[in-house]
Amino acid sequence: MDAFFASVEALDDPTLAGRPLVVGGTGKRGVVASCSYEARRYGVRSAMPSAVARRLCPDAVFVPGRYERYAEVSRRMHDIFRRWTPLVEGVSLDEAFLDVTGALRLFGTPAGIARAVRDSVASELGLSCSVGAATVKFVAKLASEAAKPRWGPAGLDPGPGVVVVEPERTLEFLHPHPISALWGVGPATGERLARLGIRTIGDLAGVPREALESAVGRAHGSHLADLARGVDPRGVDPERRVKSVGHEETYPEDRRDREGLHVEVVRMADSVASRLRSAGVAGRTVTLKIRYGDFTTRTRSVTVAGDPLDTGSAVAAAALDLLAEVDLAPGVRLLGVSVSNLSPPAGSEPRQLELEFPLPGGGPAAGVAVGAARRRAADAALDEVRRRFGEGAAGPAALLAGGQIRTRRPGENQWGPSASG
DNA sequence: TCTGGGGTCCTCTGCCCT
DNA sequence: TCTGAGGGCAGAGGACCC
Repeated sequence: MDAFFASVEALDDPTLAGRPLVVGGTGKRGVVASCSYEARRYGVRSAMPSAVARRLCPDAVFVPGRYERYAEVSRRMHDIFRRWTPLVEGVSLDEAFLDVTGALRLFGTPAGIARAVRDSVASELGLSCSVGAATVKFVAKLASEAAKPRWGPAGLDPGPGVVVVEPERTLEFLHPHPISALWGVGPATGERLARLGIRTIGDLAGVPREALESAVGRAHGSHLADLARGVDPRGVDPERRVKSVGHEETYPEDRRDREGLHVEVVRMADSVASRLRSAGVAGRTVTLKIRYGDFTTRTRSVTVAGDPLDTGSAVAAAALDLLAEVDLAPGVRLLGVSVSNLSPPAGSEPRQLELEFPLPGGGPAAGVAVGAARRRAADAALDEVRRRFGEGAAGPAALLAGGQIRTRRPGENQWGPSASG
């Protein structure tokens, strides 16, 4: 999608159309999530600190972003894509790969399908998208970039909208691109390759695989060598499974209050556990992430034995143990809790039943089993109350403040702390 | 200029076990 | 009994993507 979040905002509020518009965190530690092409003209880019964007384009309209609304538009977009093929792999809210190999006999050429998809998105959603077609995913991605609008000397060039790279032209299309255009080449790898005199994908294709492997690591080097030759074995995967679920937040000011951070861990653990349950998974590894004021980042993780966790209290207990190990004195800029090592939750497959009541003289294990069963029942009830009465209707007692449960909706803090904190 | 939040994947290191 | 090699695994951190 072209400037997706900004385009959705302009769609919902037509007074924003044609103006420099920046969507993202509005607080002092916020970043730009998306911006209109009118804002890009001034040098505003995604991931740029909002403060910098404000300096570059003081006349821009800044809006905080509405994750749920973008997710809704994204779902409708995927519905449109599935009219051509069931093989749709969502990369993010605004990007997807479609494998139309099986649709060619029914719907015509790749270029024809690309134009039809683009027209449907425009007429049904009122949004503009760019489509790239190629025989491998990352070349299609580069082709879609080439199809996008951009600013030129004569003003905003709408771009071709659709770019098709024929198989025999793949290398000819690929090789002039800078290496930074490749998946997996960021600033660090780009710098290492530049030291070897490699600046374009064509340069990369001329380097022996072994030399690349020694420069950037075996797996990474071998992968880049393949990409530079137009080889990418990854197909379109419509059923990518999530491997971890996490929640992290940056605070407007660095924090050192252990009790306050304790409450934050409980809140994040509750949110993560709730998302695990709605995804129908549970996890055995809990990771606590701390970023200090100087941007150094520490992670601490623990893998629990036994049943995977999907209750807020169990995730919080593990994360709080980890919090107790870390030094808070330098000031905490960001705190995060995540759960990985995912599998189906306990009880979804045949297993030994848990004890539902303490045995006379039962040891600690009996108590743990009873506690786990009760926690699971309590969290199921919590999910139901929230489903019926809203996110703030119920939650752990630790989150109660002023008679209200402190919760955040998914994506509420997506692009940094809000201006109000 | 001063750096978000959701993730994935890879490498390195240390520990345990054989 | 001691020691080293090597595999498996967990934990930590870095790089990268959108």
